[in-house]
Amino acid sequence: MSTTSKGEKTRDHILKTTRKILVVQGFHNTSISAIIEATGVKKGNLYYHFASKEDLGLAVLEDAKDEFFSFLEKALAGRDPVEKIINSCKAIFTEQEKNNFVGGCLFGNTALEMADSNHTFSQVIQEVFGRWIDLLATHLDEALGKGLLPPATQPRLLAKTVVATLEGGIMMSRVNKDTEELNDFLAAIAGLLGR
Amino acid sequence: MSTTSKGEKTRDHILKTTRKILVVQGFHNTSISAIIEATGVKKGNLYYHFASKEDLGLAVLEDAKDEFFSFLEKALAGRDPVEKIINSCKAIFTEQEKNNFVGGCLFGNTALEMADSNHTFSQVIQEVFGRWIDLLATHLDEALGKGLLPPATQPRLLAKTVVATLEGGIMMSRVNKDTEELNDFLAAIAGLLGR
DNA sequence: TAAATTGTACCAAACGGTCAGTTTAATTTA
DNA sequence: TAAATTAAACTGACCGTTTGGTACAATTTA
Repeated sequence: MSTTSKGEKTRDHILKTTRKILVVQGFHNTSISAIIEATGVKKGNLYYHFASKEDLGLAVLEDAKDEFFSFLEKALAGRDPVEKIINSCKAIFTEQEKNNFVGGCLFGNTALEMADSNHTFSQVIQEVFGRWIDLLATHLDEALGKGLLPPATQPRLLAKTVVATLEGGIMMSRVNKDTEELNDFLAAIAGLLGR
Repeated sequence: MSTTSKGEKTRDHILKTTRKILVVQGFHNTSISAIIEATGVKKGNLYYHFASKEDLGLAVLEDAKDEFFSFLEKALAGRDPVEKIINSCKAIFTEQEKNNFVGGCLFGNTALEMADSNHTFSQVIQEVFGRWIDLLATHLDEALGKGLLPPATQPRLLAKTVVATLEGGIMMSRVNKDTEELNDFLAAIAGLLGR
């Protein structure tokens, strides 16, 4: 007994299917006709739900953003704040492995594709990374209070470095399609956090 | 008194100008007509020098690759191998700053745009990162021999982590357009190398 | 003058997007 | 509750523009 209307279901189907294509091919390398083929939704209907290709792309990002942060909050589990962060990074890497290193991170991909050519897209990306870093920073703050980190630690800067190392790791593992090196990137992140 | 013929000059002019556009806009978001406009070279001439858009894109990558490794070798200067690596990373970050964080790293950008959709492009990217990592690994090997690193260090894995952190740092700084955080990423890399 | 180089006109295919109209589902009315 | 009405969801033919690419005559260079 779902309260989602037929239109809402279609819209969500378009979002999820388009996301799968976008993460692999990128925005500019994905045509409307490719989306139509993959979704089975006809062109007129697609433009009934989304005003433009850009509008669809942004909606995909927003949808993925919501999903990512609920994933992240679940993944931030462990005995102490530092362990929580390490586990969340591990969960993200596991996800990469599950996808056989195809696609990588939608936000990282979009960041490099759009950063200097589309302000609307890069605003969403900036928001994602900002919120992600904030979330990690609060946990680092807590860790700092518990004496788990050197007193001079600057939580937000450290959080930024963790995210950067993680995104770089996803990039490298995607290029090399190599499972083993993910452990090294994880170890590097653990090292940043003094573990 | 240069030995480069007029054609060679034109070809190089196309390569350099196209690179400037590609690093900012990406391959699929850059049209032939945009390249023609920016270079001033007419279409017929462009296709005299390059067989296709893909061929031009690959040639730009190859050209940038050569330039990057000669830049890298010069930047790998310092009193010991570890310092050399840190200085090379610093030089790369300085380059980013000089460009006001516009464009970022052509290889990283192309990696994320093409990794799973164009095998020819991703082969070149794989080669660039592979050679880069090899180069750092030989310096780490030397450092290991001189007792500058923990004996258990695995040079190639550490080299990979350094490159990953660097690329992630470029991504983050490009998203945030923030000069200050580059120092933190550099500090993180120094930390990986025990400094 | 032979080879190298350039400029112009042109092409089919693919692009994102529109729109008049049809079908389906939910409400209202009698 | 059956018919009438309205609103939402969907369809596919069509549009103008841009795309990457070609053909080839004209010009420049060695």
